[in-house]
Amino acid sequence: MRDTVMVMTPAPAGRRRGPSKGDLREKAILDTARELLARKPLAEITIDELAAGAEISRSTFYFYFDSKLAVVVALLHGLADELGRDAGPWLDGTGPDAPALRRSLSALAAIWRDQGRLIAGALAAAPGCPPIARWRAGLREAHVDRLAARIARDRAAGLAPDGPAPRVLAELIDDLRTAAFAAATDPEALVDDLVTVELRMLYADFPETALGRMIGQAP
Amino acid sequence: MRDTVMVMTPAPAGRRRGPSKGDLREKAILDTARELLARKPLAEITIDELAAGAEISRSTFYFYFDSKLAVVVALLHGLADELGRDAGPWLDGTGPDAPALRRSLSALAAIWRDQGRLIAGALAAAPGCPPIARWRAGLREAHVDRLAARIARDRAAGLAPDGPAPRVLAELIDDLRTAAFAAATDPEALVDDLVTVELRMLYADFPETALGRMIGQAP
DNA sequence: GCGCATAGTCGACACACTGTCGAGTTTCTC
DNA sequence: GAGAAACTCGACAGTGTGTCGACTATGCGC
Repeated sequence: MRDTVMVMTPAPAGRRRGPSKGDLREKAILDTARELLARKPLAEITIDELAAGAEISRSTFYFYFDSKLAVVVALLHGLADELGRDAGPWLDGTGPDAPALRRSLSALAAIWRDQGRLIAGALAAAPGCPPIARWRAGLREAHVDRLAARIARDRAAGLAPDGPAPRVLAELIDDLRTAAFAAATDPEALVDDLVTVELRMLYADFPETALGRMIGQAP
Repeated sequence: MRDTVMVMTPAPAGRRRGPSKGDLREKAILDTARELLARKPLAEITIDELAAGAEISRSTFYFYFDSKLAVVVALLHGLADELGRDAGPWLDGTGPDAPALRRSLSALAAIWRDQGRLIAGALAAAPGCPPIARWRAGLREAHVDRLAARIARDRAAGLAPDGPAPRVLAELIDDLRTAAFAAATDPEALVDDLVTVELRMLYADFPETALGRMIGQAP
């Protein structure tokens, strides 16, 4: 695969050199992939199509990328930042701050709306494609870490009730988001309900005693 | 594909006829599939292996099944009943009946423990394989329908607070279960936490007023 | 201008897996 | 034991993948 790392071009002092023919081709492949992903799932996209879209032969495709999944990985790289953005205020905050959570989820929903196929395709390919699995794991861990820390903080401050270990609860919330957005036709329509549900999961005041009494009952 | 429907054999009055050679072969293929799925994901299993496991040639495989996915569908059929079993008392019950919910989730977790690869493979193949998609949709809908009805019932009886539309909430819970079990290494270790979380999602006593006050605050 | 390295391009090939066909063999049934 | 149905297989065609070696284009030092 062609080096994706942008090697510092010698920069001949004077004129700025435009992108090389190869850079253009690479971009064309990426654009084609994005465009195709908007229309059909990753599994149905073939290297032939990618090559055709970039107006090169199939074998030339391999000059730029190792495989179809390598293209996905490249596409994914640009997405990692986006996915984390706007989550800061919520994750670094304290207590049931619904507006912050809502903003965080809205941003996430917008990304799912625009790039759902890409993400879904990536998730489906993850088992069996280590780079994608790593990408997913890294993203998930980053979110879970911060959310778990937030939960621990809230509990220590008496703002949130006890319950599942912070990490486990954070994982459940992360899973819920992914599954819900992946299944939704209109991710953005889900935001408000997701806010409610996540707040319940985190802050539900479900008295131990009452719960204990209820558990005692037979159905 | 060989007729899977058990045609009533003419039953020659006298002796009971044992399974035909073909029945045995079919079972051998199914068994091989189950066995391979315990070791690696569906995508890595090839028809050659399935055929070899059943000690037939690859082309003979096609006498029994249309494709690898057809085998999965057959395997899935046996699973549908299991997946619904033990959920009755919870789904038909009323109020935060934790023990019933726990039993329902325990049974589900056991299935995921034993057949996780099969289910995960099926879910991954669902987009792009209508029969599997239908299977999944049917199962999901059955669960969502009953759970949504339960939610509506509880709300009408004043046992559960308002919140997302019953159907949406039910979908979120279904999504959460699937995602959580799919991601877990040990599904059964998750049961207790899932009970807590689902009860919170359904019955969280998160006072409107208190929530309202909190929403008012800036982070 | 020439020579040469590097970038870019492609057709042809080898391979893996899928699914079909027709011809063969076995097994039931009358 | 004849004929139908069940079963089996090798050979083939199709599709998608990835590699190779030869060929052309481009930039650069001289």
